[in-house]
Amino acid sequence: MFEPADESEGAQHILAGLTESQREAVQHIDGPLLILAGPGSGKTRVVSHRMAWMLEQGIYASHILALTFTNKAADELKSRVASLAPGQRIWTGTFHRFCARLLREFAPLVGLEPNFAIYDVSDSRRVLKRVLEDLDVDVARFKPEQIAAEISRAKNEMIGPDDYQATVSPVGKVVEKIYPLYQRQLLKSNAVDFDDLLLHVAVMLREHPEVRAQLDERYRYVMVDEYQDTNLAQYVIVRALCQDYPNLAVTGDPDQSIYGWRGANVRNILDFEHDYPQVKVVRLEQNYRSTQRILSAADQLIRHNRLRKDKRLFTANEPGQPVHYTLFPSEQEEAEAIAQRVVQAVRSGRRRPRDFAVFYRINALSRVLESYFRQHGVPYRMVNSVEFYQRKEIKDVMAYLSLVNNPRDDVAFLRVVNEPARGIGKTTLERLSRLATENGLTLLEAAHDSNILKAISKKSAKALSRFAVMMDQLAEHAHEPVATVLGEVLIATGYRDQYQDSGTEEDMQRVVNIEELFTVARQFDEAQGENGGLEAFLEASSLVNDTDAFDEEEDCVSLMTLHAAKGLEFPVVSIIALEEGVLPHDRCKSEEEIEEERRLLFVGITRAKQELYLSSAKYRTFRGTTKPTVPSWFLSELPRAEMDWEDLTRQSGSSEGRFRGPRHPSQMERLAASESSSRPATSAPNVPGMPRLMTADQLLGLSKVDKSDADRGDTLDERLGASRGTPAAGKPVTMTTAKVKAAASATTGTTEIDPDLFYEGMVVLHPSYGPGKVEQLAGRGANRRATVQFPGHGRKSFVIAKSPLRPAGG
DNA sequence: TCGGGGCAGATTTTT
DNA sequence: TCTGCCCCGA
Repeated sequence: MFEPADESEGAQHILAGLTESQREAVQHIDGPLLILAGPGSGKTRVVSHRMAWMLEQGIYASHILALTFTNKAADELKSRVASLAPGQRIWTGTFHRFCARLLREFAPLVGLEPNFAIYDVSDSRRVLKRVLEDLDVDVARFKPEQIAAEISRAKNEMIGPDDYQATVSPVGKVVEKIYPLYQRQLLKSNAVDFDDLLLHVAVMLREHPEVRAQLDERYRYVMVDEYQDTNLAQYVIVRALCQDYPNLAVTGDPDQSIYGWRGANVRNILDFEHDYPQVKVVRLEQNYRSTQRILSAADQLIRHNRLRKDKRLFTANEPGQPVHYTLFPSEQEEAEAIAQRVVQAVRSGRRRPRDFAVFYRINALSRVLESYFRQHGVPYRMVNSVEFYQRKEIKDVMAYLSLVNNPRDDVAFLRVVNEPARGIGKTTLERLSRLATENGLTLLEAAHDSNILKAISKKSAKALSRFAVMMDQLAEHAHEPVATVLGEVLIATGYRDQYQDSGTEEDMQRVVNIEELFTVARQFDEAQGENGGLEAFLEASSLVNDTDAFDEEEDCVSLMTLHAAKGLEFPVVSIIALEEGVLPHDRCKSEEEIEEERRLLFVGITRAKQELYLSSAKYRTFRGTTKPTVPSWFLSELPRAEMDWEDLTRQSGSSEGRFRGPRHPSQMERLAASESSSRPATSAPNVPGMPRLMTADQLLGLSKVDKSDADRGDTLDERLGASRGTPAAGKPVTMTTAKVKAAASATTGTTEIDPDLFYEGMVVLHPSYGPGKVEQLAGRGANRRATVQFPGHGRKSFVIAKSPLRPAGG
């Protein structure tokens, strides 16, 4: 007779191959659980096995909710659980998707209709601009971006439009006025922005206890991945869902928190134990991904952060080859070297293109790589480059679909009303918009209203009316399959024809893209069946990005930003442009922001399994001009003794030419000198984003005096002495302001620099402590004091005038 | 009203 | 370098 598989047998297969601490995490089901998971520690494995374990214990799949930060993570979790526990379906998805789903269910509670539109960033920006125009706000003085950022911040912190209190800043004043109007406009359009998805749900849970209780009961077991990336709204939502059933498991790593700029609060994870006193904490610290040397570099780097939970990273993997750092003369050499590395490894059969990845801080840096990859015939793919859904033709067609689904969508209306051209111009739309507002109508309603049309020139009125009628007819198809609606839209509007007939290459590409959208729609119809439909399609496409389409099977080198790299791993990783102003990025001012940049590099480093190549270029072309750069400060925080450091900017032939006596400045350096001296002086020395002054030499020799240096009889002090005495040996890579330059060149060894020229964040040299960073300044002139942080020596204070401190690079 | 051309301005990361 | 915006002529 057939025996049902007994529990231990099922349990066996789920627990098999897990370590002690992994099992601990998997088997803890009731009550709060915090899994602190270092990079490459098998977190996804633990999480998916835990889900399977729960199902094995007889917990209903419908009682489990798994929230992730990205669609990619959700999909991976889904498929892993599916293979461990076939046939069981746990609701897994992103916070935003989850909230969208809840909002569809409870829309009226927050003043929406269930068919609300989800605006992406550019849509919301349009709304904001309209509101700013209506109020005659000086857009030159208050940039929409800035105001949008402030509104977003408020929403993430659950400050509603009516709760917003102007801060002292002038922007605050504007936001106080704009925010409520912006929000009203969104509601009027039956639309939400990304932040609203979270905010509305959080508020709803707070204000409707019966709904909260109902959902708490529905989702008895909640899991949150990447908890370090949650913001206040997300925190509140999670708390609300875990009151009666406090079975909350969160996983995360404070060191991988890279979304602080979006309102993520590392505190949420750091304080988790405080928020949930009964919590069980499991630390997953063993790394199964990287070599010892790669992990060591990551570990040393991240130790420089203060806002973290101390943890030890270790691995049983082999030491591996040293981590490489190369200073290239320019970004061309950098790109060429990376392309060559791929070519050679692939040609020799050691690697395939898909083994390689290149990370950079900002998308703009990918261009050179692309061109060199093309030259060498290296197949590559860019994650997140030109986003399909951001293309004009796609946005236009999607806007038509939005308007069909939600006739109140004013943004969609404005986007398509004159696309293709129907003779409805700016003045007409301004008039229509004003009349609509006055009469409390949406734009489409206004276009239907004969009284309103009377106030508009006859020709335009007729065009508007015809447009409105056309939309009515299209609306009749709203509940048909997406591909059908799309077809009807294209026929009725003639949108595709306008491009089809022109024959230019650009327009042909647009037609192709529209066809592509057709394919996507058809696939969606087929895959979703009953759960499909226009609304679901619109929601799905507004909540995906192109990272999600990232196909790991394809045999290509992957190019992506450091942010996009999170959660991935590659055998060979290159991280380029480790330069001040790029990584850490210029915009970072506070120490917290610098720490986030450091985490970003940490994330990048820990993606590498076997080989890691770091690089910077001495000259980089950005925004059309070539400028000298300063290597990233973070490089000084890496364990240089274990690494391979290479300076390719020294004279041809020798690549190991550092610290070898005087030399003639190269042409590039002379160019640099002339460029920098022609730059205007900045009055305030403490300009945010000003690169710290440091020569490549100093940087390369910066880390603690290690054995290899000592063997060469080339101590830190000697080096500093050399650079002080002979200008040629310590030539500055860059000078930021003429003023500081003057200060530096006036020096002869003792401190005769005007103490007022020191600024916070400045890199200075001390004869015994070496390079350090000015952290604090006080007083003026002869009494001016500086507190300087020296890597390896700690913090020291000086009266500048009496100290031997000098600006680095002088 | 429309579209081209010229110019200024701006550039991080993403659900 | 590239985009987005404004202005102008048709």
